[in-house]
Amino acid sequence: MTRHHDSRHAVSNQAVAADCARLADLLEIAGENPFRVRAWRNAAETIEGLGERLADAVAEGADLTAYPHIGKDIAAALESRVRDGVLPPLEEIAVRVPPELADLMAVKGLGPKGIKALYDAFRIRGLDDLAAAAEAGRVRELPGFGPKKEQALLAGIRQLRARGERRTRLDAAERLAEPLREWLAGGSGVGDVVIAGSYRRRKETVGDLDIVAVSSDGDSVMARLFAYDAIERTVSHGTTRSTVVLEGGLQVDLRAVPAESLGAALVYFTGSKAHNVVLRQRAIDRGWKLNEYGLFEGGRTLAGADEAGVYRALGLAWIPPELREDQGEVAAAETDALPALIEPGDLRGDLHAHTDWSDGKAGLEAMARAAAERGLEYLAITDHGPRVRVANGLDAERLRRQGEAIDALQPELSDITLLKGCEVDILEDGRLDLPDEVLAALDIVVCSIHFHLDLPRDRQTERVLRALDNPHCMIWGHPTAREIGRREPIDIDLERCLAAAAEKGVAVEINAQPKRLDLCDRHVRLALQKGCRLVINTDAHSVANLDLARFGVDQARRAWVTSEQVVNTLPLAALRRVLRPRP
DNA sequence: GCCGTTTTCGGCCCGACTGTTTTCAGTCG
Repeated sequence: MTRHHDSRHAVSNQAVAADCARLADLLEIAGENPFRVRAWRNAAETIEGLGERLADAVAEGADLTAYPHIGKDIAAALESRVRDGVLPPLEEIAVRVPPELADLMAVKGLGPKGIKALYDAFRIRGLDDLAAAAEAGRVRELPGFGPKKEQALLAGIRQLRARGERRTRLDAAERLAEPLREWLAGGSGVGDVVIAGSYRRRKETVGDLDIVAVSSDGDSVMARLFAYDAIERTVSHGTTRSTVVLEGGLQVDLRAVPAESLGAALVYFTGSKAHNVVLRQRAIDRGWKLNEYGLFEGGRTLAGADEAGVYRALGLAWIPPELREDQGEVAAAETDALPALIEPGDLRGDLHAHTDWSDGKAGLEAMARAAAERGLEYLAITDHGPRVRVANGLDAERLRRQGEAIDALQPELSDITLLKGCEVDILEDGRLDLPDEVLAALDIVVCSIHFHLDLPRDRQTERVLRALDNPHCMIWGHPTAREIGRREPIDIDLERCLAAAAEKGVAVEINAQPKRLDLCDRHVRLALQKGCRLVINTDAHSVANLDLARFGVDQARRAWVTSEQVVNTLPLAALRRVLRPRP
């Protein structure tokens, strides 16, 4: 036995995945077997995508080889990494290859071969070394390099220093992508224009935009792209493919395809990479070839024009883009066992919304009418409780008066029912910031954490378990309190808390605010495994925010959620039976 | 180093673009 397992100091999945990815980079720079390199990269992706914590799995003695792309060797290394903090193969390669060389892989235009050449010739180990050598004009002297490459590397370094590896939030990507899509579609001779890639899979952030445009004449589509006014610079340009960077730094890859290849191109460029590998393997198994132009048997085209046709030819039902992550969707498509994913129109109500009684922008009536206009049957008014003082949270007396205001307003609203609610704060010790008898008068009680986000795991877990145990707690709001790109999720035993929520019948929120998307897709899937009911809420702080529900639905779809698993798809009467105080 | 309806060995995705070449390697997606 090694040292006592202390969950508070357990290593994060991200940290382990980063080590695996670094090892893969170093192996590649060292010129090792490329398939061994890929094995470690696959392992890194597996770990990054796990719903549960690898450290917990190891502590429980789980068999890591049950995970995809984790075999005997990698499993042993991972156990060592979790228990002793050391990934043995990484230690071994570090003797031969300076570990910091892996950082150079992030420079656009520089790969393992280039890194090795630069190190062998000039002992270049990091960004600073590389920048100095390039500025001194020494890089161009190396075989395989030249003046243009040298300038490209300097540009790559500048870009890396300016932006890092930052990804763009889905809502921000939409605001950039939709105008561009319309511009391209307005070009002469341009047919369908589809934004593929992780954007189409509705990932919470995108690294770049992959756009597929139908045209018999690639050059005219590309000309249309280069005439767009928000382009910062051109990275590459060809007849079938061009790459530009938009103002603000988002990269766009545009592919022109003939109509007969649109389906295959969409499959190919929507990805994910892992999904494509499975499809391609399936084609190979049948003696066929799948690429972005179609599905081929020798010279004969089996499919290509439409996406469903490509899947059909491979013996599969069409797979919604949100599921294309190699998480079992191909097997499900083979047996027609894909879930009927929830759709935005399935939502009948919203159970988390703020008004100008606390920190919302709009009044009760404006919110109610806006929700009705959007076709909702019910809207829960859940302003903050008193603990969130900066948001002008409501104490018991103001909450009572708000209830009277709702009662007075309701008769004037024919199309929608307002529910009296509150977003109460889960205090540091797990109590709520309003007493039980106040909560007992409400239709909907959302319990959320807003403060003390950095409690150690054990205390954070106990805190939430206690809140979930309150008989008035109906919804666990933005459970991990993360904000994308800004704030990490709280450290908590999520599995245990989700199991408790399932047992108590507390609905777990998918907060649709694009900055939150909390729970995230992986955790939603974990919640389903634990048997939780879900609720998709906008947490609206304005009328316009009521339109954000679809972002929550996107993440639910990515987690294989059907409408039956989401309580706010229920008619109001049924909802009331499901969400109510417990005895 | 992983994987298995060609299963314990022999595979492992592949096409476009760039810059360097003078027929192609490296990188990217």
